[in-house]
Parts: sequence; C-alpha cells; structure tokens
Amino acid sequence: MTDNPTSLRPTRQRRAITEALADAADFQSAQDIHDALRHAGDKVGLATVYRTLQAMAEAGEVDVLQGTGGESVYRRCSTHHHHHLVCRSCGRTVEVTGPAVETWADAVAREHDFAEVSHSLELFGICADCR
Amino acid sequence: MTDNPTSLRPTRQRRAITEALADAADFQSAQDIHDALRHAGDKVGLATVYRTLQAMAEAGEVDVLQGTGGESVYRRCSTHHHHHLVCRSCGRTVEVTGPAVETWADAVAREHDFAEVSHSLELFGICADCR
DNA sequence: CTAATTGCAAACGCTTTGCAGGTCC
DNA sequence: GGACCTGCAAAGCGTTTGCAATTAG
Repeated sequence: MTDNPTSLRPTRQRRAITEALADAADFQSAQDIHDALRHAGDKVGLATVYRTLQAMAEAGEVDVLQGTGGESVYRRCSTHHHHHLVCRSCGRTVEVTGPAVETWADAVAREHDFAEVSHSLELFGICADCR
Repeated sequence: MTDNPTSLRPTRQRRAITEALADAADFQSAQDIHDALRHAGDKVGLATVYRTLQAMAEAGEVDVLQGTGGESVYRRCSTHHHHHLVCRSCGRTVEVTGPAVETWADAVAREHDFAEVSHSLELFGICADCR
C-alpha cells in the first residue's frame, strides 16, 4: 500500500552506520566504518556494514566511488562536494572543487536527457615535491 | 627521446597485449584482454597479462580506471579522449567529450604544481528510456 | 651467459552469501 | 507472530606473488 521504495528498518546498527557516515567528512570504505564503529563501542558485524551501505547506496542515501584498491568508498550525499587531485608518486591528496565541471556535467546530462546525474572525477599527477 | 623509461623487454606476449589494447576501442579489463588473446591464438598467462598491464600503466603507456566491479580497466593512451555517461538503470553508455573539463583539469594541475596530470571522469544518471 | 620474463598455482584482500538466531512492529 | 535484520564463517572474485623453467640480448 504505502509505497516504500526501500524498506529499511531503522535498527540500532543502521543508525550507528548512518552516524558514522555523518561524522566522516570524506569517503570511507566499509571496513573504515566498521573500524570506526567498533572504536566507538558500537558492535556491528562487518557483513552488516556491507549490506547496509549497499542498501543505502541503492536507496540513493549515499554516493559510492571505487577506491584504487578495488574497494568501494561511501559518503553521505549531503557532504560538501569536491574532487581529489592525487599524487601518483607519494599519494598526497589535495581536495579541489570544480564549478566548471559541475556545470558542464549538468549540461551534458540535460543534452542527453539523463536525470539524477552524479559524477565521479579524480585527477592524478606528480606533485611538486616528487619532481 | 626514444629512451626507454622502464626496462620493458619486448617479448611476444607483450606485443600481443599491446596489439590487443590497440584493437580495443574502449576500456578492457585484464581478463578481457586475456580472453581476447586466447581467442586470437596467442597463449599468454593471466598473471603475465596482469603484470604487463601494470607495468605499462606505471610507464604511462596506458590509462587505468577502476571498474564498478572492483576490477581495473585499461586503454591505450593514444585513444581519442572522452568520458562516459552511464545509465544506472539499463547500463546504456554515451560517450561525451568535455573541453571544459580538460581545460579545468589542466588549470587545477598548474595551480597545485602537479605534473603529468591525467584524470578519470564518469557521469551516472537515468536515461530517458528508463524514466 | 645473465638478467628479465613467463606460467602455474597458491595466497590475498575485499565483498557477498547461506543459515540459524535475534529484533522490530 | 511474521517479516526483516544480524552475525558468523565460508565461499566468490579479481588480483598478486613465489618459484622454477624459459627466453631475449
């Protein structure tokens, strides 16, 4: 009857995961979150973290990106939107924002009649210290 | 100028992998390439494909992206540079080019004193047919 | 000949899944 | 009470690595 797009029951574990995501300013892997929860005293199974994050991603509550190590990293949607400039040599990371990119992405989406468009963008290079 | 930055010995296997990458217009996973080679009659070990692609990526001969399934996908650098707009629902993919993005990426790189900057960018949304 | 390279199979890290028990409404 | 959720441990998947045999220069 009530069309619940995603039937997510608000359990203690899920609240904890949501909170952990809210605390984190940046992208977090499932295991990062699992660690954080454990550190905070909330005992949540690793599998539950994976399942919950997956569900939240499908529900559109969080954004997902692919980390360089083959893991998925998550952040809550409301987070300040920015991108990363990563040094291929030392791994140093700089946060950058790109109004131009956001605008462009939006335009492209409209042009091709796509809705709910999000994007993932990362820059790689060699930083000054490593040259 | 024709110095070899990385001491890669041009073996039969490596030539085959390079060729397979040249044939492919788009991104290919290591296993895709392994399949293609095998199909073409060139017997190359899977581990060798992984090792070679890794070496080529480090040498800057190919670009690497993280696939959604946690795998790495490769393409030769000389490929016409473009990005993808992917439908989250049906998987339909549109190639898009973004002069604005390229310019912006370049500017950001200079601003932060990074050299040899490359970028990976993908757009996700719901296409018109899936709405 | 010497050092780089290959292939195989075992090892790895991240993620998913089966199942028995617990929880929410 | 019934459906959903959780935890554990085992399985799955893509990738990496150790080691002996092979190949290029």
